[in-house]
Amino acid sequence: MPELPEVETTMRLIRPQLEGRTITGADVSWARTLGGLTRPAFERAVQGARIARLRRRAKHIVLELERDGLEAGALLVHLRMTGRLYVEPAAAPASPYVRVRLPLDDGTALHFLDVRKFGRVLFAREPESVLGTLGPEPLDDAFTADVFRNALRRRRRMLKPLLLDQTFVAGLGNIYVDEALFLARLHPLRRADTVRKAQGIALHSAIREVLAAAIEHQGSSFDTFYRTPEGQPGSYQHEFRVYGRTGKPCPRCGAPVRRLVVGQRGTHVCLRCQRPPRTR
DNA sequence: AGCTACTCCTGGTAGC
DNA sequence: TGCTACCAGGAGTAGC
Repeated sequence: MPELPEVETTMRLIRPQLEGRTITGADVSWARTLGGLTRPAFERAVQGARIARLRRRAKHIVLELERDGLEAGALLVHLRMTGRLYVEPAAAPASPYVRVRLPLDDGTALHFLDVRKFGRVLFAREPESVLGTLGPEPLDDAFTADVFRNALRRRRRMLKPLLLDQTFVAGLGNIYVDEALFLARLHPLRRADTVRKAQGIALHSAIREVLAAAIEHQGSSFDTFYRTPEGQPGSYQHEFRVYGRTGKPCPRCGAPVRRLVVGQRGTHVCLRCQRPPRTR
């Protein structure tokens, strides 16, 4: 499932194809992708707009739009589970799973493809109205170990659902939370406010390490799902230590990796390396 | 505040 | 072979 590294990879690869292009229309085959805006309203919002800049915020790809050199809102693309975003020649036959297609002024078209229809392509006049509630970017310089430890100390939630909460820290999903908790030797059910200083520091660096390494590998691909926009799979799935490795040996101690369900999410742990908390 | 349950979706797979 | 039942899960929401 696309998380920060997959979204970052996608954004980097399509950015050169999109910056400076003008959107010439909008074909929408699944209206709910637009998140409430009607097809005509969406088309009016994007047609004729110039894509001035691409950036990533959390798991959103942000396309900043301009008209006559003035800000004109933004497209916020969220890939959720199975979304993909890529540019192809406009004449190329589109897959039936393409939910939104935006023809561009150079004969190409931006495609948003999404088998399960969870993904969104939102137009926002003011992008901060959507992005403003998100927590810190884990790879930013401002996200220091001290900042993170102070935030942990003020929360009583279990680490797994807390780290998945995009308002606490932005960009982590099920895979990288499991990997980061394993690296830091912390159990997913551990309460945030019981994490000791050294463990908080370890978790902070584990999060950054896992995300940075995954970006270097262009993300993770499996289940025929996520591909880079060029159709190439990422390779970080070969580096997984616990995620999806139920029953296989822990790379650190050899004990079998166990699968739990925490907050309705499949969760992978080594119970020897990640000591369960006393209380539930 | 923070928990659980439910919703949205569909391809893949297990079981028969 | 062909059917059914169930699973994966990010994020939003409701209810307690």
